[in-house]
Amino acid sequence: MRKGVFARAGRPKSEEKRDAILEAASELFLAQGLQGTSMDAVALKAGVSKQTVYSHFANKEELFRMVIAAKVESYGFMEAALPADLNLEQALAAVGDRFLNLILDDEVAAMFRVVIGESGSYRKIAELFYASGPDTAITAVAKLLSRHMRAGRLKQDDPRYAACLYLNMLRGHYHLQILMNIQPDLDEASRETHIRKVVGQFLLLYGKDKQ
Amino acid sequence: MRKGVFARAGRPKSEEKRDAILEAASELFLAQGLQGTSMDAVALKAGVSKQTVYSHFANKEELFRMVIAAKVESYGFMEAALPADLNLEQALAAVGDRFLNLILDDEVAAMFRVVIGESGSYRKIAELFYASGPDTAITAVAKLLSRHMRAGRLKQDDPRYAACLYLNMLRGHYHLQILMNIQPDLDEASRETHIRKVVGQFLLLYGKDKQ
DNA sequence: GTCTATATACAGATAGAC
DNA sequence: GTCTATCTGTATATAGAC
Repeated sequence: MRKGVFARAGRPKSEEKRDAILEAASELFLAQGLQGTSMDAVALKAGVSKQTVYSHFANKEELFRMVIAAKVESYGFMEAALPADLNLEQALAAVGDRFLNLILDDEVAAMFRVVIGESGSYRKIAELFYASGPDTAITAVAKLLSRHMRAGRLKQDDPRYAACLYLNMLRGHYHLQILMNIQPDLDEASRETHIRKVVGQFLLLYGKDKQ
Repeated sequence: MRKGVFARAGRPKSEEKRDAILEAASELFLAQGLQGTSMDAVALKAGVSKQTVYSHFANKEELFRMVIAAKVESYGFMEAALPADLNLEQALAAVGDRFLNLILDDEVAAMFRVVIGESGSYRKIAELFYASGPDTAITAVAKLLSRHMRAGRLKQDDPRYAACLYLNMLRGHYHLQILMNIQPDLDEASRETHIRKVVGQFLLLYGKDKQ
């Protein structure tokens, strides 16, 4: 009320330190998990005292929640529009490329690992992650497919079902591998082959002008 | 050397207590994770003293490893032979049914969660799990497909690639949901519909006598 | 608002009696 | 072989000085 435009939820504390704490916590949580990371370690890495951490975040769980929320927001990959001049096949390939880039990224994989690992104890956080992450990807692809269905280039079907199918075909066993911290056996060359093949198979199932 | 046939790896301790410890540890690890479970809790639940736990297992990590190894062995689902009188389509449906039963089982899902969650720190255990679990499933399905390829009922292709494809189509987003402790939106009816649909789609991609 | 110092609890692992 | 009792480290969270 008094501090005006710069007041933020009644917390006029150092924004810099807050960011440093979030940054440090991100790295540690992603690398060592929630329970494997101590608040001491966060404070040390952030270059502040532990009490400062607690003055910005009520407890470890809230800090964890904030880290997850901030990270998942930064992964809004499917929100970036595709180039307008792509045909269906090219659009599918572009989506596939983005999708694989995302789920095979080391940091994103670490994120999945932590969220899955803690989902037994922190169901709400997992729900938030699923809704903001995987589910929005499905929605985005479904929207793309839906447009092409209406244009008559794809068979009519539940767009979300088709989107899930397409993304799962792309995922292959590579996603499970990286979730388990196993280097996926997918080099650059076979990656492109894989995408091309999946696009072809998907069009075989849903395409209309392919025979 | 002296104790004769009943001597087991030089450990003539109470087999009952050992089993009780493994059983208790299984439940606790699966429910609360490795780091979320204390050796005190294991001892308490097993009805023995903590020292007894340590006399059977060198440390927490070894206990964890034993639990994982014992559990994953008990999930050898694809080893059970299919009825011999099934045609290709029926065999695929049967495999699909088993596979979904397995990966959507609560205990198996908890297992995946723990292994994935700890895979950052215990890479070896995750590798063991992947090799004994998911990978054997792929191998089993690949063998089935390979047989039908040789018999000319399926198009020739890398059997493992095709097996992965089939299993991933089955998995849908349901597996990720249950990994994140989200109740999969898949009731009994839509489950069967899903399997039928996937079988149909797979045969459309790989079948030879379909049009 | 941020620090140092500390309260309190509990973890993994061990010692020693029986 | 199994127990009770304990050592030692470290965790979350807080108190109080500046």
